[in-house]
Amino acid sequence: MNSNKKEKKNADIEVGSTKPTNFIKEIIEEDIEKGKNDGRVHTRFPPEPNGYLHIGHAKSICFNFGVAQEYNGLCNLRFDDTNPTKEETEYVDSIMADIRWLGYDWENRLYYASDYFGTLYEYAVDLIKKGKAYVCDLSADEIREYRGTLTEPGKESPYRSRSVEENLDLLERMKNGEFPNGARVLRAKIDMAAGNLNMRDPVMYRILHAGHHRTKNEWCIYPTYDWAHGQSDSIEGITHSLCDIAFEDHRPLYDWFLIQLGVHKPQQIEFARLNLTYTILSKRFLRRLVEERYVNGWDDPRMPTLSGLRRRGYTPESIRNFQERIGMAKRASVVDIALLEHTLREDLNVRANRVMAVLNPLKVVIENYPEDKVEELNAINNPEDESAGSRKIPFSREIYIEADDFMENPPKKFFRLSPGNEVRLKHAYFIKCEKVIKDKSGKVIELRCSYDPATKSGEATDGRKVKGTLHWVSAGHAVDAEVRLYDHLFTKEDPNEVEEGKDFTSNINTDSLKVLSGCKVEPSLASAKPGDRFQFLRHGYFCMDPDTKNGKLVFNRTVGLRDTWAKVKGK
RNA sequence: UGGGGCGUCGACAAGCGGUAAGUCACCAGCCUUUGGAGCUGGCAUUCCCAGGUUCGAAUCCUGGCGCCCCAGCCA
Repeated sequence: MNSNKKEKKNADIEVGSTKPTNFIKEIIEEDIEKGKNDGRVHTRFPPEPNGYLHIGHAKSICFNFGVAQEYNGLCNLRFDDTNPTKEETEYVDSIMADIRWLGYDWENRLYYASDYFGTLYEYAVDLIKKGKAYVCDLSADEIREYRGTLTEPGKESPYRSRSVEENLDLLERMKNGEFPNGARVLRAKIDMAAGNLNMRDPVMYRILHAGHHRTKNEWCIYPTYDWAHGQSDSIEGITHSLCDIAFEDHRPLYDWFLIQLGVHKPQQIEFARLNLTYTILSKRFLRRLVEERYVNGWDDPRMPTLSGLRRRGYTPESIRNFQERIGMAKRASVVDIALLEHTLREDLNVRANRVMAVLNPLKVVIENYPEDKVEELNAINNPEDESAGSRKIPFSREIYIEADDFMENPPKKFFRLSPGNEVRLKHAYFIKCEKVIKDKSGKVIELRCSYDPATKSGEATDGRKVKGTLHWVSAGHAVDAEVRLYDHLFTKEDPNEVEEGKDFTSNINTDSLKVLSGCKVEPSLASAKPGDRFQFLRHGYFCMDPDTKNGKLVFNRTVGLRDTWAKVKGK
């Protein structure tokens, strides 16, 4: 019936069709083949140091650095620091740390657009001399009016025909600080009737009497991004300028500048930015989450920032893998966050050591186990990785199990502990529930069980099988811990889908953080370090939080295990 | 009503004239000392729509339709 399809699949695998491909790599490969740029590939990641990097930026970072690696090229890190009123050194530092954490290295190629302020000024003088730029005295409001609208052409500025000499003089005096903020700007002289608004005499320089994080008070005119960006790429010899689709409309302008200047012209190629379900990725909105205290800072484990994901326990490998799998295209799309969580589990599954932690403890007394006896049982650290070895865990008469693992009146498919039922304790023995102890309100507070000494290490000598396996912790040896359970920050796939008059904050999930205290974890965890990742058996992956101090253990749930039981139960 | 871009499974995404890859999600089963992992199978007779070209079209042509972006001295 479908054998056709199957054969075809196998054939594809043999042929090696696995090489990931996308339209940008195709272009690059063609360029290499044609010998364009002498076959060089040189990209760059150009962040503005005005905020923290998030998973959307990671798409660009992974692609720019990744493509350079793949084609034996180079990738620069360049800070686009053209607006001193918004940029700070703090952000420069966090951005560099995040890129390194992701696993990329710009070696000695760290640049700043501000490195080029001098060259840019010379370029501007050149354009004025060529009659391609002029100083305009219109106010910001007037410039907007003169720009026209989407459907109507703009009008030319009355200052558009100033002489080259006057423009040169005025620009120099702008640079020398003779005019107040906003008094004049330098504009490109292109076409006020252009359908593309970016070509309607865009502003190149504005007067800003503001200190810059690097050039301090050297300048009081600053280039706009549009004027700085393309030339910065050109100066660095970038061959392929890969950027957000938002700049597609700007490409004709960048090309125009470069052609007028007669300098190296990188090829700009745009790709769609990343969107994720249940997530917001706009710097402005993320800032609001922090400033209005919906979260506890930029590195709150619920934030999609790289610092938040890191604290949550994400691995750089899982993020890189995710970026690889979502592909690279131009169409606007929203990736299911389940894919990100999948690449995370996939990575953590092979590298996280298994450990036992009881989040919601229920005491169990094993009545036929000797009072003072303690056994050191052997436990495999990671069934997916033999080299991870094993450890000893203490077992004794009194233990804690997960409250959810016991039901007095279980439904049909429940194969955990219930009165009269036998289950296996992971790495230990079979136990059977003999008696249920409740408090006056009827709540189960303790179980009395019996164990079968012949089932040590978890297997019965008589061959009888048991359906359930529970994790546990020895009551007398367990260590207390606080566990933080996270859920999506928003209740809607699209956080921006809101009623009239409301904004994304109305979709914030008020249960996105649950703090559990009094959790009981196995003693080996006492020596863990912040950042260490584990699989809490049957629960999920957890990461020790830096809030851990003075013996108070704090763990973040990075992501839960797939929970088939929850699905069965839900039906 | 100007300019730019995009439309292939629930979500991503290959495909580049030869008869719809893969991944996630989902469903079913096997296996299991994690109801984890793993394994097996299922999941687009159809590619926004309509015409046309062709022996043959998701791929080429024509005309529609839909969606996204642009009117910062932000980036």
